[in-house]
Amino acid sequence: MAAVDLTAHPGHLARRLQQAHYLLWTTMVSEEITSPQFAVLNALVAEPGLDQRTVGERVGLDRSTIAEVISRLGRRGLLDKVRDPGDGRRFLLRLTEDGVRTHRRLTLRTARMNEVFLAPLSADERRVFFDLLRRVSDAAEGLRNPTAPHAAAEEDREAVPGAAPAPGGA
Amino acid sequence: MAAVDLTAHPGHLARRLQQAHYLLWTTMVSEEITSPQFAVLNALVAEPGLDQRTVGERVGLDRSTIAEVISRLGRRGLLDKVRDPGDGRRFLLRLTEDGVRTHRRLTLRTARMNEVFLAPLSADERRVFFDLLRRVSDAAEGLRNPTAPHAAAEEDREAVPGAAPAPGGA
DNA sequence: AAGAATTAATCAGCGCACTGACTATTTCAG
DNA sequence: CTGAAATAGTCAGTGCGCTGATTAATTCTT
Repeated sequence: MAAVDLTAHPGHLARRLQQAHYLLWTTMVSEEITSPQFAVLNALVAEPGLDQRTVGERVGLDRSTIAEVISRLGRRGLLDKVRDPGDGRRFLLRLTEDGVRTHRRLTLRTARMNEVFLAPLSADERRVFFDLLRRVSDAAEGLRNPTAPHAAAEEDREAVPGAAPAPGGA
Repeated sequence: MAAVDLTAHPGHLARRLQQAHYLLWTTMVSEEITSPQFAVLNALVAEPGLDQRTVGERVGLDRSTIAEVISRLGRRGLLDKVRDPGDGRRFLLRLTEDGVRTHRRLTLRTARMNEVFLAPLSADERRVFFDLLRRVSDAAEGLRNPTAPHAAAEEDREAVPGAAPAPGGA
């Protein structure tokens, strides 16, 4: 008893949504280049010469993950890494010709995939879909740094008021 | 040029949503037990004695992933695996007392986390949110098996008509 | 200018997620 | 009943994603 209905859990739905997207991506876009890899290519098409950390910021990946993604793209010859002459800590990233070509090719396919992915929704619903997703993500994101503009941080051990020090169980 | 706006890509938004959820989960629910692990506990509270494959089906994880999750839960002593006497291929899974207790404890926290996660949405919007997420996921899921009820499978190399054999250009 | 703090990147470690190949058991066809 | 097909689970391999510790370079403080 006491089991919960997972289909009413946003986390579960988020995971399912991503699985669904992964499925479509691998069948309709590419089996080689992943969606996060494409995001990196895209960021570098928009702003060539970015450093690793900033790319991660643009596409929403932490320092460790972005390092791996970039090393994979480098190994495939899609981008070049050169030390920033002005700041020896940084690497400046730039797509190779092959990288640019790959990005262009996948852009078409990605658009087609998005169309299929969103096919069940009307134009209005798609707008709402984007809006709700963004609002929820942004709000949670805003809760991370206890730089507390208004709330979000207050306690230290239970993370939420009224928590009660654990019912003690069985 | 030719860069795309990622914030209009459902795949990107799906990933961000999951990251946002992960963040809230680890801070508000548990750093030990993950959301997929909780889903498994929940499935076994609802239906004790399920086999591994069926649990995976219930929570939406493939055979390999569910095997790892279950082995982790087993190592933590939250569930027991016993060979099915009636079918030597299967393992029957059952929560230990500790597993049941853990599930109960996390259920409370999960509910609080969901509340925070969905806080930016009104009651109406939450219903729409769930509905849209489910419809998109279900539709993509339905496209996986080329048991082709109407479309979804037709070509073999380009996966979508009108693809044109790559613009080629530099 | 020397020492402290900050910043960019790497590395080790854990966990989710998928595919393809393999093993063991069961079921089905003949 | 025997061989083929199906099924449950494991294993190896790849990739995303996060944290905490470490290294190297830069900047800030005094």
